[in-house]
Amino acid sequence: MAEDLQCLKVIALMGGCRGPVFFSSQTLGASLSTSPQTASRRLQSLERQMLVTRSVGPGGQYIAVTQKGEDELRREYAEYSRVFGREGVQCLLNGHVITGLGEGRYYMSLEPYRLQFQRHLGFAPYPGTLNLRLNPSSIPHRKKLDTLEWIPIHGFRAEDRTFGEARCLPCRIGDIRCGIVVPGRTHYPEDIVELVAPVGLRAALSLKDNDIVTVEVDYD
Amino acid sequence: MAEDLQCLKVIALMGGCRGPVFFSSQTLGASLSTSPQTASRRLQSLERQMLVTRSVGPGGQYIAVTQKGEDELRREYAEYSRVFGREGVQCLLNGHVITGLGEGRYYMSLEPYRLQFQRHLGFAPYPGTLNLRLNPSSIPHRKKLDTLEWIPIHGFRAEDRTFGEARCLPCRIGDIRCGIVVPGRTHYPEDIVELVAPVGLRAALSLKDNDIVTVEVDYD
DNA sequence: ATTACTAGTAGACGAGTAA
DNA sequence: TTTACTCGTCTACTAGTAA
Repeated sequence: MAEDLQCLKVIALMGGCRGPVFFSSQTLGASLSTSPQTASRRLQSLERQMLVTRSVGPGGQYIAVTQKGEDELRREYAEYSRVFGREGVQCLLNGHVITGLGEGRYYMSLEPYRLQFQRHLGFAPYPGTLNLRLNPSSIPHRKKLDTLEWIPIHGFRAEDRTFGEARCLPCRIGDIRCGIVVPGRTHYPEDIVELVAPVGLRAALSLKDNDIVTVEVDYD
Repeated sequence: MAEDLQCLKVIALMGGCRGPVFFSSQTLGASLSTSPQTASRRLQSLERQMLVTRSVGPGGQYIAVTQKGEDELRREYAEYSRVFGREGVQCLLNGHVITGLGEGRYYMSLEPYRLQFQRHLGFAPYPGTLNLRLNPSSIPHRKKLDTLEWIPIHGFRAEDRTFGEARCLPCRIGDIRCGIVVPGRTHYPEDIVELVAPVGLRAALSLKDNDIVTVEVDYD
């Protein structure tokens, strides 16, 4: 419900995403321009939806936004970002080369995937991916990218197996055009980035494990 | 009203900020998970609030978000940005040195202003500002900065005159800590940036008019 | 197909009250 | 002071209908 989301946003503005914040229904009502009763009902509603956790004490209550609540807010933020934010995003992700599980090589060899990458990225993907572990300071930048418009890569069925969907974001390493690929809807480690490119990046850039790489995303 | 804002956002997502978009109440209702009747009433409500302009035709209507509507959405976007956006904003503004009106030098010599800059930026401002005209490609980045939390610089009265308020955003040129200063509430040219610093930037960096300067804003 | 009205209903609101 | 209940009102919804 829209009103609940507004309320959740106000709590987040008070710092509710970083830890419990203390306030009364009256205070919240003032921020929302409603009565304390309505503010109180909103908090109960948010708790029922598991968007916040509450601990009612004397003179007010401690409220913290849950992970589910934060996800909800980030979804909303991403929508606004699609309206305004796409101009002027500029990101440098720093990380070091790690050895992946070799799945990338397999998936990139499958025609249905190859064709989709070819069509949307403008190049045929090299059969293999480069895996990076991001520098911790790059993780916020990585999160920010989720608000951009990713290219959807659709799954398919073949030989009695289903191959999952994924999403892809165009980027660069120096002058080489690449794409960040994130598989499926499963939770993916936030510090890992998997890259497709028209060439074998390890060979082209003479990379070995632990070498530092900078990935550039410009979106303007 | 929260519901109206949600509706406005959906219209913006369809491209309503860039020009009129054509759709029916049913389509809109589907996006909002409401009946066509409610969607229709929402549109009437938005029109009454002058947040959109409408032109009803056969089989649907053309809707465009007005400037007032876009301002409303940007306000909301800025609030979400204050929750999430402050992590991982990284901006490089490129521009060339121009000669200002010399007002900066005067204002920076006034004690009430000087003290506020000193307190919030951590340095005493050099009496004088450096004016840059931004490269057009930097203007989107400049706009993005408006969603961050600026330091408010308060106005004051002295000698029968009022001195206006301003806002300031910490930044860097290389290793020199600076601040972007934007005066008052008046509309300021979007391609001009005025900088305060602890030193005279022209002298310190041997700058003359038309020299290229890169201003860095990191906010994490 | 639309938009926009009317009618009936369901749900949300604020006031009052108890703990 | 708080929170959270009940109660009466009123707004906002969906369904149906006309243009």
